[in-house]
Amino acid sequence: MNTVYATSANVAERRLAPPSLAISTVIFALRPSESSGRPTLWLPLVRRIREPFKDMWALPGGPLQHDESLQDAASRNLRETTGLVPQYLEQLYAFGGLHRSPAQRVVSIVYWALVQPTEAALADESENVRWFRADRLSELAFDHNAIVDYALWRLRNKMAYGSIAYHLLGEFFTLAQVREVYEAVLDRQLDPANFRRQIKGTPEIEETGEYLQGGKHRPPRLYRFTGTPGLGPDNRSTP
Amino acid sequence: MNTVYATSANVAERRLAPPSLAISTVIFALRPSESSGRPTLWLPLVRRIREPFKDMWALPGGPLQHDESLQDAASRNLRETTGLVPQYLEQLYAFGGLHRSPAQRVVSIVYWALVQPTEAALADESENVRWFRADRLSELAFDHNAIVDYALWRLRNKMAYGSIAYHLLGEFFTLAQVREVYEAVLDRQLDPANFRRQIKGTPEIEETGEYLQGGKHRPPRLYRFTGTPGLGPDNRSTP
DNA sequence: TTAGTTCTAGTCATTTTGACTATAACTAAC
DNA sequence: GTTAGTTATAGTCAAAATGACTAGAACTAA
Repeated sequence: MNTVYATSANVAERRLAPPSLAISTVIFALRPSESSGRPTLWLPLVRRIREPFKDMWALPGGPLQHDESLQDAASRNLRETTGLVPQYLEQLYAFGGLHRSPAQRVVSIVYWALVQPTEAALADESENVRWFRADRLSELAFDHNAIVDYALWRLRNKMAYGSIAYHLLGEFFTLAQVREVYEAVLDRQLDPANFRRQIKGTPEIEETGEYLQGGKHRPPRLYRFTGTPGLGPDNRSTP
Repeated sequence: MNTVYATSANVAERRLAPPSLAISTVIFALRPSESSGRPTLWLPLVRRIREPFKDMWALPGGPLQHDESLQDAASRNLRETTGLVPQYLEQLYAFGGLHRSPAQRVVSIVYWALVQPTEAALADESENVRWFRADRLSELAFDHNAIVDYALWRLRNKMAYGSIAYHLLGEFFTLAQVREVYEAVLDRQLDPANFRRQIKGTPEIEETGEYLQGGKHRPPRLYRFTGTPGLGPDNRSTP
């Protein structure tokens, strides 16, 4: 009964049906560039196994189930397709143009996630799930190129302001690693000394007694991020 | 056929039906405070004429029609309920909690608009449409208090950064008027001299040869805003 | 032991910010 | 018509933030 639109309706009926609601997610993680080895932004895409856009790459997503919140739907879908459970997940935008999908009208509420490198390394990769460099995508299904571009724009904005870079890193990190994240996302070099002064000015960054060993030079001190994601009306700060 | 969920279905059927999609809008405009006379933020609300939340005040909104984009739906609904055609309209957030509406599950994509005082003065006001001070709202229908709070938070954020204040003013304005907007939204006093220095540093503010006459003191110069709204993936900058 | 590398602290000139002063230009009261 | 009152506007000055740069510390590799 409630699946009539999805299965048996013809095109004319679908045109009059209420728009269907889908949830998609843009997932960012850092991976070393193949060429330079420096960290760059990557994201997982899934290959479409049916029309429309069969065999093209697309953002992970699916329909909203009736017993889950938008955030939960994004989280679940993310886990099912990539195995990831990101600590940072935020609503990006609702895309509802008329011709996003050829036959039926689809409104997509898109979330974006940041995952740590250790998590990203564990992510499932298969014939139909693969990671791509965020700045070198080929043509994706639907309007997903535009969505990724918008997510990148938002990421850069947030980066210039708030303390979001740490969600792309593990629990402990060096100040040089933080700087590399900024450099990867903002795509420009930053002065190490001045950057360090900035970061050390923010109270959410805590010095640990540990040092990162194993480098070919002086071992840098490890730091820890003590702030909260805290944003949007869904993720209330949980004290 | 496609109205089965809206009209004839019983509660059990609605629980399993796909969530319905609605568009709502938070509309901000400046009006003089009744007490101090200084400009403060107001917004129009509509009285609900049916259950749920019958007779309570709510944000203007309605269902999404199948032949209009999200932005168009917000714009149309806004015009129909209040007669307003705002020049600034942006997506705020998609609210999709499970129990926002008692019977049926509703996902609301909420927009927010800024209108100029001249427009706001022309807005329809009636038994079922009335303006309220944004910071002194009583209990609204659904989760609309939380939505307004979030819109206020976003407005303050944007204000601290970008050039959004001008959309609450007319085409010509004095620097003192701009400062009053900032003071109203941020809720704190600003030094007139320093504020003027800041504003004059932004290239989007253009001096006109005109002066505002009729005050009880030295007539201030009038300025004009030459920037674009330009934000979000829907409103592409139109060169 | 030395060269090479990054980490880290610090200097210094420039720019930005916040608090404040002073003058200009108008109206209203006298 | 003079003066008091008010806001507009320009400017000063110290404090804070920023950008470019120097130099020593602490490690590895040769």
